[in-house]
Amino acid sequence: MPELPEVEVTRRQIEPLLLDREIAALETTADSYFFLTPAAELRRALKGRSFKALERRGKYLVGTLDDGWRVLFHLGMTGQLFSSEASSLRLLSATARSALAPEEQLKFRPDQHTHLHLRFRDQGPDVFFRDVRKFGKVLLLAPGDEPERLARLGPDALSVTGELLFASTRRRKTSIKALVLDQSVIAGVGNIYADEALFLAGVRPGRRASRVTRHECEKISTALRQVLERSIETGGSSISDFLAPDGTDGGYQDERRVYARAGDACYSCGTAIKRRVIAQRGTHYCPRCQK
DNA sequence: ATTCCAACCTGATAGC
DNA sequence: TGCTATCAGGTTGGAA
Repeated sequence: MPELPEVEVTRRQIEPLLLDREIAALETTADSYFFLTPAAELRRALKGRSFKALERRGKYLVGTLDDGWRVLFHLGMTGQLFSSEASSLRLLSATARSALAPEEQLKFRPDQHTHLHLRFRDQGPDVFFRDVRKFGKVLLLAPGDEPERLARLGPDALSVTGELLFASTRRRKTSIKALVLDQSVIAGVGNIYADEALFLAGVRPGRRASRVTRHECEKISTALRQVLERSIETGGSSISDFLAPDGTDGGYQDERRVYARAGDACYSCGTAIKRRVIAQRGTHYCPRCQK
């Protein structure tokens, strides 16, 4: 599930594949929940253009075209942005893969879940956006257009300070976990890294935000930076669907301390990790280490 | 203003 | 074996 590190890893790998390459054609699936801009409009807008920048805003990617229009991407839950050079064997499930002829297993062929397929004038590697569940999004932006969904994002999780977090916890009745997941408070944190950071900070995810101290907010913001930066270094977490654009797995799932470890022993104290639903999300914590 | 919850979508898996 | 129910979670939008 792509959160800030997975989106950043994607950005770093896809950016060089997009910049200054003239788009010969964009192929798409039919209009659906995925397309915030009608597919035909998107095809027209991209043809003949090239990208001049690809930036990350929280979990969003924003590509700027050479004519000043921009394209907003969100990977949702199962979105994958990758190159035709990817070792794409692993893009498909084992069952889907076994249905393919051996030569088809080696090279990725766009399937019904491949909503965007970019071809370039230079005939180099293609770029695909595949998303099984269509929680991902693509949106075309006219020059100067700042959509609500970007405008309401809080500061990026990599630059958040304890001070800022503390300020936004005041008088909030909700849980600290819900607050950390709120993209208008901090942009980029999702379920995995929220649990991991709260573990490192020693704070129970269900604690009422208004009862978290200034010092604990410092620890949470430090922990957030630590887990996010470390995850980017290791290529992100490949717990369910994430695959880097080059087709490789991330490495951070091997460094998880609590996420999806319910019943297993805490690495610090040996107590069994608990799982319960907090902020409408499966939440994992150590009942002994986190107060 | 804040919080909660259903809806969006599909594949994997647990249970019968 | 095969079918059905349940779960996963990012974001939005509407209800409480």
